[in-house]
Amino acid sequence: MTSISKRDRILDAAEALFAERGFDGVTLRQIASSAGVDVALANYHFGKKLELFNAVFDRRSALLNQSRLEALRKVQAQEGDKGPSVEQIIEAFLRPLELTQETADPGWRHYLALIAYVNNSTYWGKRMMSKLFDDLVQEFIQALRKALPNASDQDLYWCYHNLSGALTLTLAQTERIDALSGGLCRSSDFQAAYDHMIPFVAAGFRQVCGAQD
Amino acid sequence: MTSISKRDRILDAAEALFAERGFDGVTLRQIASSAGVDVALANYHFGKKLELFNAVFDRRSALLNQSRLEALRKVQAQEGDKGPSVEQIIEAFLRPLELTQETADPGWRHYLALIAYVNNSTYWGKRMMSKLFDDLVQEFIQALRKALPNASDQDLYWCYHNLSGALTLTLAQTERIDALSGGLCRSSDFQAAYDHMIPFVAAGFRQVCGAQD
DNA sequence: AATGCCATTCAACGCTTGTTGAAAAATAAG
DNA sequence: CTTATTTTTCAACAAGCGTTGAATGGCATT
Repeated sequence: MTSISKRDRILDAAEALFAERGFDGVTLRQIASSAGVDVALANYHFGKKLELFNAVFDRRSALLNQSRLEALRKVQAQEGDKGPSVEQIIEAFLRPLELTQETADPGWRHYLALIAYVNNSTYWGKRMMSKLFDDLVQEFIQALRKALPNASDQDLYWCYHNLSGALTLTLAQTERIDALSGGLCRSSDFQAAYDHMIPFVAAGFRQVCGAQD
Repeated sequence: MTSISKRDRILDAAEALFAERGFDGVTLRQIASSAGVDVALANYHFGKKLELFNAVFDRRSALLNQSRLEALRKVQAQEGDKGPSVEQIIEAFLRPLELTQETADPGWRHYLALIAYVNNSTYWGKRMMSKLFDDLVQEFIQALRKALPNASDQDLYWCYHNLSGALTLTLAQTERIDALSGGLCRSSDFQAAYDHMIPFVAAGFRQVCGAQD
């Protein structure tokens, strides 16, 4: 049957609910109820509500950063001195996020939506995004700088901003594209999203950051 | 002195606070306090908290849609039968959002951040975005379809999704790019954002939706 | 001066919230 | 089996929530 600990069930429930309704849109009683435990148990394991939120956010971040960094290192090793292409770098940035949804566990899907929630919020973004993802992002930007030697740093950062925005809306899985396209496209189809996003973003980088080699 | 009505002060305060903390992150007492009025006055003018939220969201939507549609109609009239280019269409989609921040009134800036909040949330997006913005978006997509005659509808919608994501993160003004770039780029600089976003997105559309004419 | 009407405040309601300390149950150690 | 230790529940708290009805104020029209 269900062999996962109550502690983990709280994390799972909180993850799903925070992702859907945000920090303030969810009560500890809703989380406890969804996890099938008493409301006081969340406090026993995690302390205050904010600490539970942080625990949810931290749980999967190391694993995610690691798999993205590995993907980057792999193409870097492949391409040697000349370094990977823009497409390869963006592919390494995005594809690891896709793998996380091939499993039956919906946890990763909820977690990615939570990242979108945090990243799109000034209030939460400042508290959580930089601490956990800045190093990784700078690593990718450094790789892009090498692949686009004519780019100014300003252009590079604005282009990354566009990439980050497109990615964030994808992770949010708002189903807006499902409605707009009349069902032709589906928010849940990360593979289709990245299949389109990678050439789209790569062309954008090249256009703005002018690569003539 | 301050000649704006208390009713409008409530809308302004709610707009700023909802944009920063979301619907559930703000109390009516905070809104009333920020507006300098009694908490019961919000209820008198707008009814329930949710109706106040809707009132805030509706207030500027017609004006915004109108100015974007006018911008599209203008380039359409200019270009006649052959229709406007991808760049012109995207320009018409984005630039009206920039004008709204040239005024000293911070209201529009808060409103755009609120749109970003709603658009990035499944819960609120379904309730509010479609109703107010779908017609306009379909109009722009139709124009893009004409400018990119070889594009499949799927490709077109996914490209629009990327555009919408980049725009949404810009509207959110999270100041993440400020931190990442070490102050080189600023979230508040919509003009720089669109100067980079327009060629970026246009190149993406052309790459994915293959224009060979 | 009196009247009616809208705008605004006051005071309070019932309810839910996050949090806590003590009791109880389950598990591990001796 | 007994004793510690950890996990879980129970019961309750003070605080803050959205909302409401009645009272007050200001401002026209009569």
